[in-house]
Amino acid sequence: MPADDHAPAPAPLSLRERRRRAATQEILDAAESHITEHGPHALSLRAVARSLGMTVQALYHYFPSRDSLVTALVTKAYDDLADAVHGAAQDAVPDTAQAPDDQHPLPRMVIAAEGYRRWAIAHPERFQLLYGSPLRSYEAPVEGPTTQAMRRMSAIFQRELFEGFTTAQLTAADVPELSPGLRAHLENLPPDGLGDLPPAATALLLSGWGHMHGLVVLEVFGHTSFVGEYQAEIFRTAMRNMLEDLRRRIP
Amino acid sequence: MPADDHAPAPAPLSLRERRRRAATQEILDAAESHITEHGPHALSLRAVARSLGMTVQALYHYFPSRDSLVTALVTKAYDDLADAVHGAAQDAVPDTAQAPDDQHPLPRMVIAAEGYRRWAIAHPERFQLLYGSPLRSYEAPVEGPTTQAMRRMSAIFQRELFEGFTTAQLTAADVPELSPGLRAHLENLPPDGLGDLPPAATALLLSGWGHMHGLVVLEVFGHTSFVGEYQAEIFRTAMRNMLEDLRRRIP
DNA sequence: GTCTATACACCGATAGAC
DNA sequence: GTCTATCGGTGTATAGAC
Repeated sequence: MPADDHAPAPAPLSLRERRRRAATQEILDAAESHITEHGPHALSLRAVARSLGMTVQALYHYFPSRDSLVTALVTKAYDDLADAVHGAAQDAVPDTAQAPDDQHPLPRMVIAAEGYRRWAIAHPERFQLLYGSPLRSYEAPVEGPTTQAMRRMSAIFQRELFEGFTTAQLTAADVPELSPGLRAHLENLPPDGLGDLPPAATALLLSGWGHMHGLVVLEVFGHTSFVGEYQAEIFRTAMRNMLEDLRRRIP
Repeated sequence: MPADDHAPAPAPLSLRERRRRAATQEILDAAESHITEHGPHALSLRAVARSLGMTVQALYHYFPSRDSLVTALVTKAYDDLADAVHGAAQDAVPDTAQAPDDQHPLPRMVIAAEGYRRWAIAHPERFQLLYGSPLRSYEAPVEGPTTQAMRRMSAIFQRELFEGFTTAQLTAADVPELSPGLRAHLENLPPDGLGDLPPAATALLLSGWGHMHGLVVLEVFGHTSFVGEYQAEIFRTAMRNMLEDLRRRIP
């Protein structure tokens, strides 16, 4: 399920370096545990050090500041979330291979969305780290992991949402007239992300992403607790409808 | 635009009491300013006291704890947000009185949603206070202001979304079969809120709410900054489509 | 690379004088 | 009702010994 290793490590590492990596990993794990137990806003170098039986100063040897630790955690959380979504979509039966007697097959898009929701619910604090209030006095690096992860995620949903449609179809999507300025802006986005999508499709993708994210955010942050045990069903129904409505807008 | 005063104050207040109210109000204002300047997570009694030229202990005379202050602020923020949405919908031209030559009239529902978005953007920190990560070591009172405010907000959107439809129509809304359990659960919700809506309509309302909220949350928290200056247009388009799709599901 | 010690901030909350 | 003083805790970060 995990994507290709991000560190191919072609040259063998020295013993020193290996030790350093191991220690760094241990710190990251401890920090992650601390977040899942006390929330992202309670994260501090001291707390992590305590839980490792070290002193703070040792940590400064691996992370020059609190912010650098946070950035590493944010990056990993984005990756894990994307892996979860990717894995969910991957494991699903291809839409084209559904049993013909299956009256209500689950589109892969819905399954991917459920992967998103499931990860958020399984790791609410790390989800908070990504999409909750920004951490006090933490400034995310510009063009940093956030942007990159966003691109990866949008690539996944883009595939699931628009699979089977031609560019011509997407271009002709029935979206209320977008202003020329917006059309131009969307067309000039970096081509590795949303830039190679027709503006109408990008607008639909953003709308769908917001829809999915909004339902998950409301649930994870407890604003729809009155739905009780039926959150999953509400979510699935909404995502089904969303996909149906969206596809109806593509000729 | 503001709703009726919440404190009708039929009996005249004693001088003592008036002074106390004034001081309390001053503290609340200062706390609000502090939040808008430094974010909800930086809120502390000490900081508020400083900005008022008082010492902390004076504040304890008006608010027994930090949590009580936070609760007051949360309540007020919910009220202000609901006022903004209510006001936006109120000021709008009724849907039935649109000029017939207006090819693209803005439904009141969309205008209300834009009120939601506008408030969130104008007060991002207070919006964070409501919908961002929960404050460290703050536990919202059960059945407290959150629940009540939610009810008020849902009442507004409920009206705008389903205005003009009969209960029979709403009952027959084209939503994939909801499970009997979910239907029963939704029907048994407190009748002053969503309980008097047919289950299918409640499901649609939740979906629409999530949609609107998700787009706003992504924008306010900076996850869609690549859209640049066109956020408003994207939002309006999405909300238009959402309403259109939703209405299409009601016979 | 890890430690002790330290500087310098912050916080919520309480006791008791006035 | 407001003050000073204080307790006991949190945090980031640095200096210097080993």
